[in-house]
Amino acid sequence: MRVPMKVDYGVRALVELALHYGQGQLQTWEIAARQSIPEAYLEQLMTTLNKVGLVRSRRGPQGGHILGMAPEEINLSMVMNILDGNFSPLECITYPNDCVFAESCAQQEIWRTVAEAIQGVLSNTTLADLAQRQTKLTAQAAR
Amino acid sequence: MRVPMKVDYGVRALVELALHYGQGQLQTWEIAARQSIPEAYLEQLMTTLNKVGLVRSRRGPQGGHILGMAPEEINLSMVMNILDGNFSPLECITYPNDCVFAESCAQQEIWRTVAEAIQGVLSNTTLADLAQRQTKLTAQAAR
DNA sequence: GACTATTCTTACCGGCAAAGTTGGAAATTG
DNA sequence: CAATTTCCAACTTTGCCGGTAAGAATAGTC
Repeated sequence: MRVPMKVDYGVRALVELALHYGQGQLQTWEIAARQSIPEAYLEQLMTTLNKVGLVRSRRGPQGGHILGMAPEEINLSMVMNILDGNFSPLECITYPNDCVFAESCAQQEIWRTVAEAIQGVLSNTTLADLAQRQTKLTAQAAR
Repeated sequence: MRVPMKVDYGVRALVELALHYGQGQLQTWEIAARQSIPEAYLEQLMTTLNKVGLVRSRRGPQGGHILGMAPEEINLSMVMNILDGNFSPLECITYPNDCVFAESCAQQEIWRTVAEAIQGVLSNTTLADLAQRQTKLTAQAAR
């Protein structure tokens, strides 16, 4: 049960933007370099993040990306939902009709609960949290 | 973030065994038929479940599988761990050394929390719970 | 002891989605 | 207009997951 790289990359990129919040644009290559994410790949992610409004992007020289809203307003559940799409752990949760046993399936509830648990954790964590923790950690590491 | 079929199959097979607990063996083909799981595939799962002790299997005529312990003692976290193997959502949780940023990575904690949340839900549900719920549901469906 | 039924073991396969690449089109700036 | 950067779409690659196949081991039965 893995978190797809997209999400990992996405979160890291967004944290990077959060750390830079209020200080202008960051360009894809910068983020990619700092987080060692394949640049071309990250580019795709950035545009989907832009399309949804989590990020605001500008092209051309001095272009780049900034957060679309305050770091406190963006939580990881959003990111997950956008970049991973199908959130639920099993087909039959999203499409109960596809399962013959749907009506009398004891497991359904559990997987649903699992999904909620995940979403719970993620929606409780904002980019602000992560950014703050990040600065602490790098400060520690520097010492 | 999907639950692999293995796990779904495994749980369903085990519930089937739980429903049959104390009434002798169940053979792979029976379980496969009732839950419409590809038989050959299920066979593999059963043997790994056997190897770990969740199931006790006997070959030869009148062979088959029974639960290795009481339904109350088997929870879904066990099943998940056995059949999914790598439980944690991201490489860097299982192998922190493989990640350059490990020491100053703000996200690690979250993915760990997510893993714990999942494990929490799963370890709170036993086969007994599921079996009981199952009988209720089928009774309802019959009406 | 031969026969049969069942699990065990191993090796293989196909498909599909995820990760990543490439090339070019659209903006934006100076 | 030239340079820079994002955007877009199509393509390639790779790994793994779900499933298949076939034979070996084991356990009962007559």
